[in-house]
Amino acid sequence: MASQRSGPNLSRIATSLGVSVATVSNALSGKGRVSDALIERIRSHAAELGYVPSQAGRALRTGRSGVLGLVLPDIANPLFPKIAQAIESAASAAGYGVLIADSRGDITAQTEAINRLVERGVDGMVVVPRRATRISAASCPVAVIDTASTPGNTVAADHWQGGREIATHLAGLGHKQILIIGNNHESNVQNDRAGGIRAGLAPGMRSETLWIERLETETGAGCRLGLAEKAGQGFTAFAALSDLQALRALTELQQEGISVPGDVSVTGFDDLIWSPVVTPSLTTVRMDMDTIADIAVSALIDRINESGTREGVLVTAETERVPMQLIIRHSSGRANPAPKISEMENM
Amino acid sequence: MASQRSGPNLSRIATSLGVSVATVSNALSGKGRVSDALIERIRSHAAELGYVPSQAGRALRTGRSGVLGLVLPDIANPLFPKIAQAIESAASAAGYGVLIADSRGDITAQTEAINRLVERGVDGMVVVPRRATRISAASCPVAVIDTASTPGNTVAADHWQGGREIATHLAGLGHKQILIIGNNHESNVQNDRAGGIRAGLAPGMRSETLWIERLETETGAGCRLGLAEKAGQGFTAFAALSDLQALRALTELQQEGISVPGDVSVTGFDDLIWSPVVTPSLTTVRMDMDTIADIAVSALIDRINESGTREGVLVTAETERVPMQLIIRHSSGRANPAPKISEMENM
DNA sequence: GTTCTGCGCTTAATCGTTTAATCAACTGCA
DNA sequence: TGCAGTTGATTAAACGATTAAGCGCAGAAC
Repeated sequence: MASQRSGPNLSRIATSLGVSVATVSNALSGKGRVSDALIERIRSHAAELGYVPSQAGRALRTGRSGVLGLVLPDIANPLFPKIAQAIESAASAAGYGVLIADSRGDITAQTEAINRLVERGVDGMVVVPRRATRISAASCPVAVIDTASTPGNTVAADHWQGGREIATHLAGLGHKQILIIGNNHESNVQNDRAGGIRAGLAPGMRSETLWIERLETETGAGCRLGLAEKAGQGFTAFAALSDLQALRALTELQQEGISVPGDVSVTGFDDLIWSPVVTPSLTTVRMDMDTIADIAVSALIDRINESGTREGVLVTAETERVPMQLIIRHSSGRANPAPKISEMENM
Repeated sequence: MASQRSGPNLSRIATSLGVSVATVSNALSGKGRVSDALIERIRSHAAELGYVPSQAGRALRTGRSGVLGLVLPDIANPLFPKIAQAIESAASAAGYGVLIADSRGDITAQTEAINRLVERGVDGMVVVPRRATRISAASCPVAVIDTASTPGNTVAADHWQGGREIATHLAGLGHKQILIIGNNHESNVQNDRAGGIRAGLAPGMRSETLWIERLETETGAGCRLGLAEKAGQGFTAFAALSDLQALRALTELQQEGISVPGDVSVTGFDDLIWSPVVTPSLTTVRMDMDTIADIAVSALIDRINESGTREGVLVTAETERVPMQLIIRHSSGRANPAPKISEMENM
C-alpha cells in the first residue's frame, strides 16, 4: 500500500559506493569533512543514479519544509496572476516551493487558510490581506503585502506615489476637474491611491470621488456610473483606482458616444492584461511585482534562517515602498477646453 | 539551530496520558483497537493541547506528502485565477494542499516546473498544458486539463459544445455572417471552440476566422483588427474565442463608432471578470471550473490511492467533457438587416 | 618519546509518524 | 481446569535525512 519511493536514497548510494550515509550526505551538502576525490565520486554517482533528496526526510530532521505559503484575498482578483507568478518565481529561485491558499469569503476564511498552511508545515508565508484586515500573526514568520498604511505591512508598491504620477500626468495635460473612480472605500490600497492623486493635484484643480460599491448597493450591480453626466458637469478626466474600473468607465463613456481621449481622458492602475489591447489602450500605472516579491520572499527567508524558535512574527524589510511606474498609452490626452456641445445639450 | 516544532507531538500526548504513542496514533486515526473510553480521553486531550500532526513525519512514514502540484501554462493568463481557485478548493476539501508551478516560457520551462514538483514529493499533479504540448508523463499520476482533442486529456470543458451554443444563439438572432476572432491557431482549445461554432451554423450562414497573433506578426502588437471594414463587408457578429479578444473587438468597434449591439454583436468565451461590468456587458459562455476541478482532483486521488508503485500515469476520468453554459448579456442582439449607411460610405 | 592536533571517515541518535508483531488479561466453552 | 479466541494495549521497526560525537592515524610540537 504505502508506496516505496521510486528513486535512490542516501543509503543506496552509500552501500553502492561502500561508504557511510553520513559521508554521502556530507559530500552532497558540502558540510562535513570529506576528501575532494570522494566528494567527486559521490556526486557523480548520485547524479548518475538521478538521486533527488527526500523532502520529507529532510523536513522531519531539520524542521524545515522548504515551502512557503501564499494567502490571497480573492484568487479571482485579476491582479492575482502577477502576484502569484512573482512570488512563485522568487521563492523557487531561493529553493522554496509555494503552497497556495485561497481566503475567499470573509476574514474567518482567511484565518482558516492560514491555519491550513501552518498545519502543512510551511516555513513562512506571504499574505495579501483582505481589505482592511489585520493579520494576527500565525505561528510562523509572515510577510504582508498590501500598502504602506496597513499596520504590519512588510512591503508593497508605493500606491500613494502612483497616485501622484497619475495626478501630475493629468495636470500636465491641462485637466482641471478629475473624477476619481474607486470600488471600495475601505480598501487601504484604493484609499492610498486616491490620496496620492489628490495630493498631486496642481493648484486650481479639483477632484471628486465615486465609490462604485456604494453606488451599486443603491442602484444594483452593473449599473451605469453616470459618467456622461459627470462629463457634462465639466469633468474631463476619469482616474480609476484599478484597471477594472477604468475599463468599466471607458466602455460606458464610449457607449454614450463620448470620445476617449478626444473628449475626456481615462486612466487606471495595475497594468492588467487587457490594458494594452483595448482601444484606446489604457494609460495606467504599474507595480513592480517582481521586486516586491523578491523583497518579501527574501525578508521572509532571512527571518526563517535566523529564528530558531519558529515564533510567529510579522517580518519587516528595508524598503517598504516600491515605486510604481506610469505607463502612458492612448486613453489620456490633452484636456478639451470646451466640453462637447452635444453633452451640454443633454444636461 | 534546527527549530523545535512548537506544538505537541504524539509522544508528548502519550507520556502526558501515560499510554504509548502507538495507542495515541491509533486513537486519533481510528485504526487499531483502542477502547472507546480511551479514544475519547486521548482525542479530547489532543484537542486541548492543540495537536496538529506533523506532515513531515507522516509523509516520511507513509510515502505520501498530501500535496498535489498545479502546473499552469502561463500564470498571467486571466483564466488562471478561476482554475487555481477551483483546484485549490477541490484539493483542500479532499485534504490535500496545492503547490503551484509556473511554466511560463517554453516547453522546457514546463518540464522543469514538473520536475520541481516531483522533487518536492507531490503525490500527483494537475497540468494545464501549454498550447499543443503533450505531457510526457512524470513520475507520478498526472491529470491534464485542456480540451477533448488534446491527447491524454483527462477532463475539460466541452469547448466544442460551447462553440455550438454561441453559433445557435447568433443564428437565432438572425446573423448570417460571423467573424470568428481567435488568438492563436495552434491552441487546441481555440480550435475546438472555433470548430464548434462552425459546426453550429445554420444553413445559409457563413463564417471566416481571424487569428490575431498571425495578424500581429505582420502589423505589430496592439494593431487594429480592422473590424469596421469587416462590418462593412457584411459581418454582423464577431465571435471571439476568449473574452480578452472579445473585449479587444468590442472597444475597437466602439472607438470606430459602430454600435454594439445596435449595429453588430460581439460574443466571447470564459466569462472573465470584466465581462459583466463592461458596457455593453458581454454575452459569453462559461466553463464549470468547479466541476472540472472536482473531476480532475478526484480522478487523481483515486489513482494515488490505488497505485502502490507510484508510477507516472496520465489518469482518466469517466466524464471527459463538462458542458459550458451560455450567458446572454447585452453585447449580442438582433442582426441589423441593413448595414449602417455611414459604414457603407466608408467602404 | 609523549602529547597534541587535524584529517577523513564512521557510528549512532534523532526528527514524528505509522503499523506489523507481540503480549497479557479476560471471556466463553467443553 | 484447560484451551482457543478476543480485546486492548505495548514494543519495536521502519521511513530518509542531518549532525554531533567518536575513532584511528598521521605528522607536528615540545
